[in-house]
Amino acid sequence: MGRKPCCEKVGLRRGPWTADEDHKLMTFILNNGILCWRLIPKLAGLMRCGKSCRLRWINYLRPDLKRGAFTEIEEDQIIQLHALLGNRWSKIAAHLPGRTDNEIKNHWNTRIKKKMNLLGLDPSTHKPITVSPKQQQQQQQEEEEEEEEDINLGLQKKQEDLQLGSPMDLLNGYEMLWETLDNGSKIDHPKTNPSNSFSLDDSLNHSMSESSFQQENSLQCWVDNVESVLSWDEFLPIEDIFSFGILPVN
DNA sequence: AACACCCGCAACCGCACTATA
DNA sequence: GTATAGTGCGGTTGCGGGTGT
Repeated sequence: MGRKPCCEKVGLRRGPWTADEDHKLMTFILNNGILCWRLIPKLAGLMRCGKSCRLRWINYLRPDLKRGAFTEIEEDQIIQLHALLGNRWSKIAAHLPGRTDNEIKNHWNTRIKKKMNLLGLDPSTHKPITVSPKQQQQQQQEEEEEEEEDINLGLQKKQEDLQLGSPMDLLNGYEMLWETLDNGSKIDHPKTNPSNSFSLDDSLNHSMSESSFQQENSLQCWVDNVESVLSWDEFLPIEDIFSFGILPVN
């Protein structure tokens, strides 16, 4: 019948990765490339399942990962891409070099959703939140209660902390994006013509190319971050690594 | 100083799709 | 053609650090 099971779950480690485990996995992949995730933990001497190793490599150990906070440009891109692609985080990540789907997903759920709510935009539809008269009345009542508790001061502070543009800026941004895409005459708004087939990737690549990323620094950042923890003596020179031919992760 | 609460992120879980025997 | 393993993806969870009381 089919293939062997991916891993025996019994006796395998779970939870946070230790520096030693990171070292083993990184050393193995840099020396041998990505072969078969099921085999990697065994060959690398790790008590982890292949799935866990894959996730750790993709989300944390990959040399081309960009570290640090998301820039406002990146946030805008995520919002725009989310408007087009929805919750397809891996597709969104494909247009943000050095960022992982998990990272983007987390950032969306923890920051951008709130930011959009504060701007009066529905994060799922990307449209201004509309309320019925009844809801409006209820909302007004709630707001009055909030005022009594002096919550508005807190909200104001949050908004300042986030250094937000005005809601109109964001809406204008959407309009500009659609104009750009429409000019390419390859794409229709998915909401208005969801069944239409179009070259989404081409259009996105075009619109994203204007805000190119400074990838040249990402590898050095990664080296700087890891250097303090790991010994580089056990790693091969970069030329050797690439001659081994690391297979593309995705 | 101690405790409670909140938030962000890393990791896990489960499902869907693809590959293979 | 079918059953099952492998892989990828999105949703969810839980831990740890930060902040407020």
